[in-house]
Amino acid sequence: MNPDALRGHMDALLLSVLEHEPLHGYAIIEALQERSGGALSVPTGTVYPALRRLERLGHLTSEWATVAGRKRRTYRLTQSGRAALAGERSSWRQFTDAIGSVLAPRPQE
Amino acid sequence: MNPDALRGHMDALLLSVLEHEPLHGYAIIEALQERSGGALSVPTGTVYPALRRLERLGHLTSEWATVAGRKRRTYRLTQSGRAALAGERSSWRQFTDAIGSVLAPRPQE
DNA sequence: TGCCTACATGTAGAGAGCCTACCTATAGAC
DNA sequence: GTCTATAGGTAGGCTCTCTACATGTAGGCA
Repeated sequence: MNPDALRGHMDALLLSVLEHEPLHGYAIIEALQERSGGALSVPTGTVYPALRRLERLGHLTSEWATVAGRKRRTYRLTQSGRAALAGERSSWRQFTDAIGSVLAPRPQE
Repeated sequence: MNPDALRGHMDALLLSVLEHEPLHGYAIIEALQERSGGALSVPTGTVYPALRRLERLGHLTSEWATVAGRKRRTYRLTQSGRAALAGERSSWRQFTDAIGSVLAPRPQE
C-alpha cells in the first residue's frame, strides 16, 4: 500500500474503529489490520500523533487506565467525533466516485 | 474535496486520462473536471509539476506544438506508462477495498 | 484603443501529514 | 537471562499538493 494513499483518510479510519467501542492505540492498530483483512499496517508513528490531533480537534477524549500492569490510553468518540465520522463517510463516497469515474477503463472508439 | 485526499492518486488520474489520446496540460485539467462530473478541480500548480515528474519517471513523453498561435506541450503514454496505469488501477481497487471495509458502518450488537 | 476572458505553461515557497527510526517500560514464556 | 508481545511515545525527514505569482497569445466587446 502506497503510504501517500492514506493521506487524508487516517481520520476517517480512526473515527470508524472507535465508533462502537472505546479502544487504546495498540488495539486500534490491530483493529485496522483485522478489519482490512491485513491490508492496513499503520505504524505507531502515524497512529499516536493522529489520535492526539483528533483529541486536540475535540473529536476524541482519552483517559488512562492500567490493565495487567500495563498503562493504556483509551480513546472515545465525542459527539463532535460522531459528526466528523459522518462527514468523513460522505466525503469518502464522493472521493471514490470522483476518482473511480476517471480511472474506469473506457471503451476505445 | 480535501486536497490531501488526492495524495498518491494524481499519477493514476493523469495516466488514465492519457490512456486513449495524447493531451496537453490544460486539456488534461479540463478532462479531469469533465470525467469526474465537476468534482475534480486540479490546479495548474499541481498538474504541470506532476506531468514533469511522470515524464522523468519514463511514464510519459512530451512534444511541443503550436496550435492557433498558442504553444502546447502534448503528453503521451509510454509502454512503461501503460504498465504503471494497470498497476495504479489494481492499487486503487485494493486501496478502496481496504478503506471501505474499515469505514463500512457495522451493525451494533 | 483598451479591457476582459479564455487559453496555455510554468515556478517558488509553504504546509501538512505520514513514515522511518528510535526510545522506554512491563509481563510472561522458555 | 533473553526474547516476544504488549503499550506508548518523539524527532526529523520526505514528498506531494496547494497557493500565489509570473508570462504570453487570441478574440470579443465597448
